[in-house]
Amino acid sequence: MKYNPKKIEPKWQDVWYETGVFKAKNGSKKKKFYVMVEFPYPSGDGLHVGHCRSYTALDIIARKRRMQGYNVLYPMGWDAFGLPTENYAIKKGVHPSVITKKNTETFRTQMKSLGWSFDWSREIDTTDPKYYKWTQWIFIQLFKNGLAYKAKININWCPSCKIGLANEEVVAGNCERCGAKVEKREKDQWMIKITNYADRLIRDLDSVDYLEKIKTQQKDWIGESHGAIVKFPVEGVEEFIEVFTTRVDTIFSGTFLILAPGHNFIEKHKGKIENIEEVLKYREDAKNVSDMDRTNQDKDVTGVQLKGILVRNPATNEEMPVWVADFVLEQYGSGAVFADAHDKRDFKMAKKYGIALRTSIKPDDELLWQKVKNLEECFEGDGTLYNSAQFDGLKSAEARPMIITWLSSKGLAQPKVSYKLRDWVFSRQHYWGEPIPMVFCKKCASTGGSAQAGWQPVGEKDLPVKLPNVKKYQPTDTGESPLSLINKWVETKCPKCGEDAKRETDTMPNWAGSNWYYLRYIDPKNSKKLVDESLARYWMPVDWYNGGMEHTTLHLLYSRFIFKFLWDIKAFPTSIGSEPYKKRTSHGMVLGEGGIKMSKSKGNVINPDVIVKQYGADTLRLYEMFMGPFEQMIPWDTKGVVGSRRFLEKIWNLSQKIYPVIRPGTPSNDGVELRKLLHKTIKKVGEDIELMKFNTAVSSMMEFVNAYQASSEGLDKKDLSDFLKILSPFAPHLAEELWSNSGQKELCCEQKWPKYDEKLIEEENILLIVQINGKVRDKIIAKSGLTQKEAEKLVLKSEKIQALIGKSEVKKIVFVPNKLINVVI
RNA sequence: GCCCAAGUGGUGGAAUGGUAUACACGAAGGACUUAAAAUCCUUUGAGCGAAAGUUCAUGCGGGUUCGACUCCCGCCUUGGGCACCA
Repeated sequence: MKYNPKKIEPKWQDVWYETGVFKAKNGSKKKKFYVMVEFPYPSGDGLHVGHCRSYTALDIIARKRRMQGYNVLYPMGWDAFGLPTENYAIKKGVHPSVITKKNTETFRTQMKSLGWSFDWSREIDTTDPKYYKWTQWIFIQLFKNGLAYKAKININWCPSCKIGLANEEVVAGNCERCGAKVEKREKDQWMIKITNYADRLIRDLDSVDYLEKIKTQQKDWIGESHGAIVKFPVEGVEEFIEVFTTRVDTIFSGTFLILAPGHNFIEKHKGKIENIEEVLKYREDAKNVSDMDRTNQDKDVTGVQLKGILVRNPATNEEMPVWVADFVLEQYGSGAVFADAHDKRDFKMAKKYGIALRTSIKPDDELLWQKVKNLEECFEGDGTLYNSAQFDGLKSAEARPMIITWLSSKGLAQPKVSYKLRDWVFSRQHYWGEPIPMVFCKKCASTGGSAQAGWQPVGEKDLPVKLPNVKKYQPTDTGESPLSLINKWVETKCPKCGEDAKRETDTMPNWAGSNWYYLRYIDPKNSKKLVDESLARYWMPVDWYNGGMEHTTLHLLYSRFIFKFLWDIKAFPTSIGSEPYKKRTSHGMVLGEGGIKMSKSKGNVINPDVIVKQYGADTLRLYEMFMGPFEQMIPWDTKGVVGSRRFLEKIWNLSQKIYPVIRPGTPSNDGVELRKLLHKTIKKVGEDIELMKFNTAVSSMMEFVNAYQASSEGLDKKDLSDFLKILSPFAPHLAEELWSNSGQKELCCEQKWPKYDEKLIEEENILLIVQINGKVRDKIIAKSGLTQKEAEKLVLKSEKIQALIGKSEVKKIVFVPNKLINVVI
């Protein structure tokens, strides 16, 4: 019989999914293991070969853990709210939920055809009202705890998509989705105070097992810096301008002050600024320049002086002029900086506009200092203070805390930690998202007094606030959500006072649903609670979470934040800790042939269905594991796929070559060697899976099969079944078929992971490498464990080596046990 | 500009201080076949050599070491991230 994956693969998939072997069991006495992959956005394009890579990798881990006796939860679901579906709906006039249903069906069928061991009974869908009820519930908790607030702010506005974008969604000043140039626009937006958690989001990284580069990226994104707020008194007014600085050691060289164009000092003191028209014009121009362009180093520095305004340097008590410049950002620090010769932008600006400059830091390099002193070059590093009164002679690092203490004793400074991270814009003016469950009541607003007054959360018993049906899905021209056009839905009663009120018509961003989905898999059908306490206690945290590097600063950070918030409000037992993921790894992208990104426009997209149809799911799984290191980007190579298929066929054909009984008597040398190799392979495959070195795990199995093929003997039944067990996470269908063919009644995927025999792995003989001056000159077979003396004897006896040494003097002999001997002459 | 990865045959890659090029693809030759496909066998980093051998080669230049793809210093290139964060 020929290997025919088309026949055997669907057969075993039916067996697995019908018998429910992959179902995670609640209330089990076994140790749990929760493995998770990022759930996909079910796009109309179907499954990508990139999904296949990471889903197979974690499937291998899930399958291995089951075989190791764990109660494994490996779930799957759909992150189905989002713009592509909405855009398709706009174009074709089909309801997004219809498209979503169709797409998820395609995805599910494709996924089942790959034999991934997901527990399909726990499937979730973020667009299901039963699911988003709880996404809305979380929003209400954020609101009640003061972490959700409405604010009129300058937001990033995409004129093409007609939505506000989070800072994180703006790529190089353009909209992440459509590429249009992002503008600034003032809008009332729901904001989430993720910044309250900045410190914990950094600190708690120490307690989790994430790849180092993931930790680094998150830390950089949050961008913690330690410094001080320094107060600059304004002449003629009882007021200060506050400046955040990390370089308080340079305070004595501060000769002018720069404000961000949007700094509220300007608005407040309009009357005092002599050239206010010019300043306001500058502010208007700055509004439509992206932060990235504003802070671009190659760009020419621009600025305008606030004529009529002077401040005093709190250290030197000298007068300083005040300027505005767009490279100073409103949102960072206090939106103001003091300027001196120790910052390149300040330096450039002072030279351009003829503002006085002074230096106060001496670099160690004498030559450089000459230039710095003469204001020919800007020095930004740490050095030794001069021109700094009582602090002269101190190093920058020791001076900083002393200067802060000195200034704060005068009430002019205080230490401060600042973050790059900004609050999260949570409103979207779109249809296909979770409605924000808030109601605005005029009556409550008039009596409330506070800025948030009038906003009332929908009562929890009235959740979910379901998306109403609309005829048109596109956002309105005014930028409001299409929901705003449905008067019947918008008009409601205030949950607090019962008067006429209006619903919030904005929806949530697509990360809202993925913030907490790991909790829902645990208890997907609970209509009373977010998650059952005892189930959460058993299953959380996620033991191993894999996803793309591109989600490190978005989804991964947001979901850690939301979990910490839920922990704080005790939405689940706090004993499970405040980090949702114990371990986080990431996969490399699968590129198109030739190393370019796969895309429809380039026509280089590989459809996994085609590969499954032509070669089989096991071949696709195996190939994607074999193609290269898991965390590395890798180009697809269709020609390479046949290698994996050939390997599986070899196994199929060789499985006929079994000894029906345990080898009688002493097996031949050949047989012993083969068994030794098998045990080495068991060891290697097991270890490589843990390290995600799937490529070398596959190649070691290939080596074993090659040796098996070359051997004159067969394997006995025990050895064959051990091999099938280690193969089964990679090629589960083939393993299952051969397992059953060999007369086994149970399923291969339910077997115990095999143990290797230490004794069989120990070598009796080793290959001793003989070097002279570090160059390989000979290889001798020797007894394992031989001593240096024995080795020396052996080597010096060798004619070949003797000839090479000749009359030279042996200076030294380096010996590495069981490996190498190096004669230095 | 800053930060982080990576650079090895024709190609994907292996080796993390000790035999550089495992495994796989591709290519060439052969066996089987009327023929082709499939399969199997052999060869396959480059140079010199009839062979035994031997020299060179892991982006480039130095260094440490008995010994370096691996560690250190300086550069180049590619990919990713960030945007002068005061």
